[in-house]
Amino acid sequence: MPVMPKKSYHHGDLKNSLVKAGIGILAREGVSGLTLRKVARKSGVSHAAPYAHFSDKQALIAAISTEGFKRLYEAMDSAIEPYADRPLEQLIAGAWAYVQFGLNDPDHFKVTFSGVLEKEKDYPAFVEISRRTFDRVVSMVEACQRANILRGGPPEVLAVNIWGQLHGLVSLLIEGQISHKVLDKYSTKEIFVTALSQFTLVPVPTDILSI
Amino acid sequence: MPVMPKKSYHHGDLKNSLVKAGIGILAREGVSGLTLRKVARKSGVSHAAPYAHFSDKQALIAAISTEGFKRLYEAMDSAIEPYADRPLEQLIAGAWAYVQFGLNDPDHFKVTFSGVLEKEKDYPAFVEISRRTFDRVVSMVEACQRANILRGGPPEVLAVNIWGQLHGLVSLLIEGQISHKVLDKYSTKEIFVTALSQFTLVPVPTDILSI
DNA sequence: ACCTGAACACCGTTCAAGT
DNA sequence: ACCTGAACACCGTTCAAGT
Repeated sequence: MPVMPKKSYHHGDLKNSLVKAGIGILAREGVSGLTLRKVARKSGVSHAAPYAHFSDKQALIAAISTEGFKRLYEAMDSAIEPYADRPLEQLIAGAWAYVQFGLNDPDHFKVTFSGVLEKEKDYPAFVEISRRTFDRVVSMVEACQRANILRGGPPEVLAVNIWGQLHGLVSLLIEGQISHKVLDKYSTKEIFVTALSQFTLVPVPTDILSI
Repeated sequence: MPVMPKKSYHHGDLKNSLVKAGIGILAREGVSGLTLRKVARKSGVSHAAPYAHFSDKQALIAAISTEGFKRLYEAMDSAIEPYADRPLEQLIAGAWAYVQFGLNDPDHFKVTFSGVLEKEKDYPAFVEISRRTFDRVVSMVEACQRANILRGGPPEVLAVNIWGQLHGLVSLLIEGQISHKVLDKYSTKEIFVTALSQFTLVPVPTDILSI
C-alpha cells in the first residue's frame, strides 16, 4: 500500500497560517501555552518548518503582536468613524474600543503590550503600527483641546496620560488585581467613565459605551 | 582520596535562598531567564531540591511576587512616613515610590503585577499583601477627600483609578512603548506630575520627588 | 525556495533512593 | 525532614538532506 501524498509538500501560506495558529493558541491556552512546536503542529508542518519564515520564536511573537496592534487600530478606527467632528465622542468610543480589545482577548493584549516581545524596537512593522496608533490618539487629543473638552498643555503628554490610564486599568483588571469588594459594587464601565472624567472638562456621554 | 563533605548535606534555609536567588536572576536575566534549575544551581542544590519547598515553579514565582509586593509596601510606607497629617504629600510620595519600584527593578515589577503568576488567588500570602496595600491607598484617598485635595465619589473607585494611572504609565515606560519623541521632550517626572494633577484639586508639590 | 528528521542542550516534574 | 540522581516528556534551535 503506497503512502497517500498528504495534499502537497508545500503549505501555501505557512507564514500567515503560523500567525493565525499562534493567536488561536494564545486565546485558548494563554501566553505560557504558546510554543513554536504547537504552532507548527497546528499548521500541519514539522517543528522546524517555522524557521523558514521566522528567525526565532521572538520573531513569530513580533508578528502576532503586530497583528494584535493592527486589530486594535482597526477596532478603534471603526469605533471612532460614526462621530466625525465630535471629538469627545471619538475619544470615548476610541478608549472603549481599547478596553474591549483587552478584555475580550486578554492574552493577545498581553503579548502585544506586556513585554512578552522582548526587543520590539527590532521589529519595524511593530514600531510603525505603534507610532501610527499613538499619532491618532494625539490628534484626537488636540481636537478635544480645541473644543475645550480637554485641558491645555502638551498634547503628547496628555495622550500618554490617557493611554496610561486606560492601559493600567485594563492590565489590573486582566490580572485580577482589582479586589472583588470593588468589582461587586462598581461595573467596569463605571470605573472607566470615572477615570475618563478626570481628564475631561465636560461630562462623559455614557450612551456610546456598548455593554 | 575520600570525598570532602561539602559543608553539609542540609542547606539550612533553602526556601529563603531560592527566593533570593530568583530575584537576583530576574534582575540580571529578566523573566525569560528565570528557571527553576538555575535557581537551584545558584543555591547550590540539585535541580530537584526546590520541590521539597515549592510544589512547582508557579509556587516559587508566587513567593517572589509576594516578596516584591512586600518590598513595595515597605517602600511606600517609608516614603509616606515623613508626612504625617499631610495627605497630599503622602499621596505624591507614595505614588512616586510605586513608580520608582517599577523603574528600578522592572522584571521584579513585571513578575509581581503582569500575569507571570497565573493564579494569584491560590496564594493567600500574595492576596493578603495585595489587600493591605490597596486598603492603605484607599485610606490615603479618603484623607485627601476630607482635606479637599481630591474630588468626592467612592474612594475605592478613585483609588483604583489613581493606581491604574500610575500602573499604566510605569508599564508603558518599562515596555518601551512610549515614543522617544515624547521622552526626549518631557521627563518621567513631568509626565507623572501631569498625570497626578488630573486627580488633585490643588497643585502637586514637586519638591518631594527625588531624582 | 520550502520543508523534514535527527540531533543537541535545556527545561519542569516525578520518584525511588540516600542521609 | 530534606536532598540527590536518573528518568521522562517537552521545548527552542540547528543542520544536513530531501522535494
